[in-house]
Amino acid sequence: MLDKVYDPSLVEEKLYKRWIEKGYFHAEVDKSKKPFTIMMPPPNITGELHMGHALDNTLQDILIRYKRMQGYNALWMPGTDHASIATEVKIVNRLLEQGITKADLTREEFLKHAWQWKEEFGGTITSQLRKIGTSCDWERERFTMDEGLSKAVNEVFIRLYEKGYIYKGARIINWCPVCETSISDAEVVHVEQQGNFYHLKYPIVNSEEYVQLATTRPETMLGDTAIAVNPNDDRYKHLVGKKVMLPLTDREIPIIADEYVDMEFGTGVVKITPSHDPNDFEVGQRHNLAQICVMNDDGTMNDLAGVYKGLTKEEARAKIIKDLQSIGCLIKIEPHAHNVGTHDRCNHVIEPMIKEQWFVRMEEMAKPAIEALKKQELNFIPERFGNTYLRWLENIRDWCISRQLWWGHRIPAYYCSGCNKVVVARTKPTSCDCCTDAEFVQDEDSLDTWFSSALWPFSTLGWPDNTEELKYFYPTNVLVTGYDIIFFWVVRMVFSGIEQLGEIPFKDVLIHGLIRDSEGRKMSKSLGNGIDPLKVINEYGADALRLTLITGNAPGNDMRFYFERVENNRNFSNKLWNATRFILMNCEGEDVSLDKFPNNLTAPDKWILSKVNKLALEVTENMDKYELGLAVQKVYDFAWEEFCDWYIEMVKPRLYNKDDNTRGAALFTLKTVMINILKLLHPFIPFITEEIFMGLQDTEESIVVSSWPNFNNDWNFETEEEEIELLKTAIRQIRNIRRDMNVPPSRKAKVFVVSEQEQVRDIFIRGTVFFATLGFASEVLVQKDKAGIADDALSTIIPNALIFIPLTELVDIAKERDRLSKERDKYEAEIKRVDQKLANQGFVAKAPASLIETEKAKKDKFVIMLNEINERIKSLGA
RNA sequence: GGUCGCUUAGCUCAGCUGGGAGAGCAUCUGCCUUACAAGCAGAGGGUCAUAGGUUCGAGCCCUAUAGCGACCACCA
Repeated sequence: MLDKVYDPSLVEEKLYKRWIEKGYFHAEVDKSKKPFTIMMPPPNITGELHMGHALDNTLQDILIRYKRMQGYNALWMPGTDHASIATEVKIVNRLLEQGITKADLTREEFLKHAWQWKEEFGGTITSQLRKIGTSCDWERERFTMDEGLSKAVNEVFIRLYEKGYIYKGARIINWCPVCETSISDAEVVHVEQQGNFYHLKYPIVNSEEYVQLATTRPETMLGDTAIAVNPNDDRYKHLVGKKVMLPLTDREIPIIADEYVDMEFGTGVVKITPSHDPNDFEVGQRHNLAQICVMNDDGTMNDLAGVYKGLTKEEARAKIIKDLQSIGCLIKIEPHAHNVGTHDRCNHVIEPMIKEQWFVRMEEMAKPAIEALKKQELNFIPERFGNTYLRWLENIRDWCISRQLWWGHRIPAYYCSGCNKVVVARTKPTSCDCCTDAEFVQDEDSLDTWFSSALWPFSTLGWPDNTEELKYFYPTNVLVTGYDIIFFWVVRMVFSGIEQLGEIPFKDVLIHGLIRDSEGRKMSKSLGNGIDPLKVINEYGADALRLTLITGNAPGNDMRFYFERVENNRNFSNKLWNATRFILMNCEGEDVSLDKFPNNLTAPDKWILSKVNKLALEVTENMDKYELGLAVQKVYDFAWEEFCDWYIEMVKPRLYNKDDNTRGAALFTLKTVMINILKLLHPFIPFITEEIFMGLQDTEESIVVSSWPNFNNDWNFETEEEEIELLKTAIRQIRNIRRDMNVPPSRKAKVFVVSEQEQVRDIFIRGTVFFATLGFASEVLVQKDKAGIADDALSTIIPNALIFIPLTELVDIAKERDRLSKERDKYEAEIKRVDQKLANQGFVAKAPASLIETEKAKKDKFVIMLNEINERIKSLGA
């Protein structure tokens, strides 16, 4: 006998272990089956499972389990990402705790520590992923720095280089002075900061005049190599070509004219610092300006900063302002809120710097990626994220891929020690064309971590080798990820897939939002408001967590996390558990064969079978449109309301009567419907469904590999559906009357059903038994007229029938009249509404015929019902 | 500055191609009915942000406005 309460902690681990042992999640190339493939976004090896992972992987698990049940050869490829910068920072910190600085180590020594770190912590996140039930193929788990994947990285680098798409050049890039590496534009996060506007004046050479300008970063003035005005600005036309003396220095710099300057903004004069500002860099390019870098890599001032050398940028700023003031070049300081670029990993302010870096030329590769979306070979769900994708690609800039880090894929470029020639090659060249005795030295930089993840959909399948896996599983079917990494990852996978394999890596991209706390705030470490999914699983079970994450929220929108909802979803598992207990209790000692379709099914059996059949159809449609939340909501409602609250209650009398010859049919139906419910729910809540499934039947070895319910033409029972719905209405009405009149449940009463239609009477005769348990009836009398029914019996009207409950001693005539009046008002309002509709010429002329028919039928029904009600009211007297 | 989203019951949110407004929680009432009190039976509560428009018909489509939010850009 099962316990009264379902305890997920007793079954989840056991079931997951069994699934793995059975190899259900492993996929091999099998040309007799259609593949369905999902690539898991590889979590960082530094990661701990958070709600974002939980959501992302639950969605994927739902899709892959669904397709597996539909008979696809389902591959869900898992793995982890080396996350170069995030990991390197962690390793450096750990070394510091041991008193070792990175500078103390050689690259090789450092990497030894790094791999050791990976061995220790790299498996944390993947073991946590198992806890939520992820049915991915762990036998195929990959890591972005595996040998094969590294080979793919080198291959792509070399191909792009040979095609001229990768180049090295001195450009202005985003420099993180704390991490001491370049980062890409995508890694810069702009945050608003309260700063100052420093209004300065620069004296014009050989003149008494000054120009006024403003800056937010006065320390960069030491690197100014021009000042600029707009060529159309009449105020300054006469100055163009002249020079100003750069204060605090002995340098004269030119006044130039450039369209970049906005005449309306400030004084219309801009200082140009090509080395420390991206816009100024471009102006500098156009005007051949010198580039003077005044900062070291760690953000302190360098030799070219003169007396400010060695100061931090904040110290330098303070001193420069003071010095400018003392020579009369500071006009005023104005508070000014502006956006500052920060590094998304360490949150420190980034410095634009000119550095030799490797770049990927994006213009050509962006084109087919744009086309793929426009031709709908690539689809975003929800669609609106396609715009985000497009806009990014249409404004794409070259991608800075080199990082001054050690942990990652080292750039396969080698320099000749003799002539400094660059060779990009698969292996280190042994000799140089022109230099004898020269050695080749590999580039010190490593690659942006996203360079390797961009190849994930095919590098994991063995590319660049033309493996069977690659041919079979690529392109994959759907990618699931959050909207926050469309730029980082989705875009880059698409153009990489097209460039290297000529085919997009996936057809659909399912985008989800963020999980926020109950107050709508982002979950973050600094706020300490993060909710640990593992704790939720421990307390409520993985199924409850999964259900919470995918319901009550529109695709692509953020959602708030409420424990009330988790609790409710846990209760749902318990509901299924207890329904199963009920079924098993009644099956004891019975041989209930699910293969044999009984020939003595009753109306409720056919009704519920018909309903579950239609449910399967609808749910499948929702699943195919990625409407996962809607899909599971439907099954949830069906299981709880129709199956548990109605069907199970209806079959009880038959089950409790061992002599009932339809008892077997009831048990068959109970089991059959329950199994279908379980199958429809399995992708969403895999654990409880498997646990129950295994207890309910012994023909299939696991629900994981059972078949998804299809629509079954033999289970279409329209007549019985109508019949049961009528009975339900009657029972509900009886309950309502009793409640309105405060009749205690213990007080049973006779129920009269009056209908002139024989067909309707038959329905109620067949349904008599339900009124005893569900409608508190002591006796049910179905008759053609009102003979023998007390005038003051409580009454209600349902389509084609009247229901009377003679409870004379409890009846308060005034109250009853009042209650009936309310019913009357309701029908009158309904009739009025339909009349208005039908009186509308436009409606009658243009609405679909079927709709008009239903409206007319409704009206006829209401009119009859209204008459009956009026008659009742009249019979109660004035 | 640009793009996009949101505004529906007290709270948090669903509402799939336009055809009589839903859920969970909360509130109230009555039930320990032999599957389940993590339960059962019921009730109250909404001019679907505002103003126009299209349509026979709008929560849903179009336009404008307001408030909130996200992302992109970054005029020094």
